[in-house]
Amino acid sequence: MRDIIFQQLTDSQRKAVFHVEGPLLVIAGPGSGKTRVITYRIAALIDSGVPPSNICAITFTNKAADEMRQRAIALGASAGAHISTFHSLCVRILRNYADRAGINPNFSIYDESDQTSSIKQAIKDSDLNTTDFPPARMLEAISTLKNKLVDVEFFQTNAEDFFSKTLARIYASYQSILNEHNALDFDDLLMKAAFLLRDFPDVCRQLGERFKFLLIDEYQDTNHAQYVIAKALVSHHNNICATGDPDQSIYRWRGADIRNILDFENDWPDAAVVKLEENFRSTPNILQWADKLISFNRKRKEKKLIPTKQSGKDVVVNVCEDETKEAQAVVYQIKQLVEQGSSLKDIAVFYRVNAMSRILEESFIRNRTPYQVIRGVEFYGRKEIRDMLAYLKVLANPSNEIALLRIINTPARGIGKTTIDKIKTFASQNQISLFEAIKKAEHIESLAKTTKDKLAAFVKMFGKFSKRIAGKVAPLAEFIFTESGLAESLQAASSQGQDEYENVKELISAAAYYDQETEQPSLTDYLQQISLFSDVDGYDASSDRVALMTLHAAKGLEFENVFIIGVEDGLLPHARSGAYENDDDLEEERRLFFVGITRAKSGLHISYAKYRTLRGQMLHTIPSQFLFELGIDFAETAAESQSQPAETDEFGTAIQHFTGGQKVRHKLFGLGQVKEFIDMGENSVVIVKFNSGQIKSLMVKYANLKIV
DNA sequence: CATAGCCGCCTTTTT
DNA sequence: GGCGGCTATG
Repeated sequence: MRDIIFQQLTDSQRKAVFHVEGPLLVIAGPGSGKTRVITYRIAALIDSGVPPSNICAITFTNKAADEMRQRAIALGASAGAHISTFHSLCVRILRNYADRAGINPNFSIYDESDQTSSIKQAIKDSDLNTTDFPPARMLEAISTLKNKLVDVEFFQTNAEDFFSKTLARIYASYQSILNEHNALDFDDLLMKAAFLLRDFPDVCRQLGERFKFLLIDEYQDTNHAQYVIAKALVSHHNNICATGDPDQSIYRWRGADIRNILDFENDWPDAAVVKLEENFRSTPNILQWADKLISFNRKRKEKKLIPTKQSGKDVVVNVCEDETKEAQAVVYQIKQLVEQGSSLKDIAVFYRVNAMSRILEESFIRNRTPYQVIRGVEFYGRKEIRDMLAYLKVLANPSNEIALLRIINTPARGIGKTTIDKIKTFASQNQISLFEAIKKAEHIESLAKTTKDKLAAFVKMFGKFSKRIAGKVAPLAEFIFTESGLAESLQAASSQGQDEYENVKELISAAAYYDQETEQPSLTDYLQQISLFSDVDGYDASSDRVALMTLHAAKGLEFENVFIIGVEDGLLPHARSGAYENDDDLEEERRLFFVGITRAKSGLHISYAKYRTLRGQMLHTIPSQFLFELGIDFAETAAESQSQPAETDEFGTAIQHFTGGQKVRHKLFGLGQVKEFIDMGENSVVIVKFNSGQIKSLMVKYANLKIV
């Protein structure tokens, strides 16, 4: 049976599946059946006698891991292979070897908002202010250091200039806060695991023996820490299989280092390399666009996109008046697709930034078109969910101060700021955790008797919780929800409170699902798992709704019809991406667009708005330079977009001519000098070097340049 | 101590 | 336009 499936593979796919021993690099273009190859490879390994438990496959998201697990099981490859993300794997390793890693196995995983409050505290503790040292920037800098495996000690001893020395102080203080809280951030998970493997050869050997075959998907998006972990894990056998596509590397900002995949053959000189260039997903029409776009990237390995599908529909480019009209146009076209027999679940809309989903949602709601937004932290980011989880977090790890502060007076139980300040002082005076201090509240002189009673009640409540800490999570959560008064406070609130109440109930059902699916459910494990969950992981592909997501979230997915909106200068490439300062970032933005385009199987709709509201201001936009690269004829597309009749004033007026050297002013970019004027009648383009240093190609009819 | 209301800040992408 | 933090008031 499985042989029959294997026979359906192409020659190169088969090569990748059956090359079992030693290092293997699979360079796979979009839609080349890469995931399929990895899954079959797992099956082939098991067929050749490898016990499933000796296989470790690493995916980019938890969702991808789930899918791969299911596919492997469907193939008859028995469950038992370890399939997860790098982060999940590290959590497991760190928990198993907690004593060696020098951490407490009940550690909390700090998310972005936990990190933000910790860094703010760290900046304060270092006698600095958050204006000169913006928390987000500091976190980013620390994250970069951790991804490069630079720990506090190393950075401190090597910091030379003023900024580095200051950053070193903040870094040190931030780490000690996390330490006191028994917490790790996302980057710590990788860094600590990498150090564990580096510093303890016996642990490294044990894990190498446990995982005799390592498969890593989306290798182009691994960072240095992940690279070091991978290298250590296979150091005793070199059975590594990496798959990826340099053209789809879109996480540079998160530390992803494209050199990892480009240098694979240097790292493992005896590596076999298989290229998968056939595309089974998209029509040639779409692939032509993708190919043309990506060919503008100079730092890349040439790779073909060989279509296997029949020619299909033309790619549609829509020019809209503003973002509202653009959203309407999307829904309108979706309705047409549905009339032609498409189903909503086969349609997706991509955009560059999450904020762009709102206007779309309004349009979908008005038109009664079902949709789902896939957003970074949607569900777990809600206040009531965070409150509920904070109770569980404190229970699992009483040192988790951020969670404790969140719930100590939620719902209101008369423990206010003054009280908390007094407890904090007491805690630091006695070198104990906040929770310990609360337990000893009776010894705090300055507290009133009534306040002490309230604190004692709080401690007693947690005493009740801890009796039920072992075993399944859902019953415990249910118990806490009612006993803490959280349920009551939500029900007592307005109708909005009802929604919130239902959300917590949903969380509890999700926990019940966890209890059911997990062999040995435990509170610690549950909390650590969901900390690594994002909304993409929750994406429900089976419900018949249009999927709305960022271009980043679209990675690894495919849809019959794809809409990419807001393809404008400043949005794609994004103004804050660095694309206007350096080519590397520009190329990454181009790859991001490439990823979006190559998600489409048969229908691709690209649009931009001539005007867009930014921070409350309606601004004139410029089409993305990527559209110019694709050679789009804007006059034609404008005429084709019937939903928005063309404005006469734009087409009626004569196109202004420019000559090199002229000084001009642009609404957005300010003053600049004309470098070149390309006369194409109505579609004339003027290339301007602005005083900011940016060089732009602008459509004369849209740019509204003033000669000064 | 709780709450409401206001001000000023930022606003790319995410495991 | 949205959110966190601060202040004034009950």
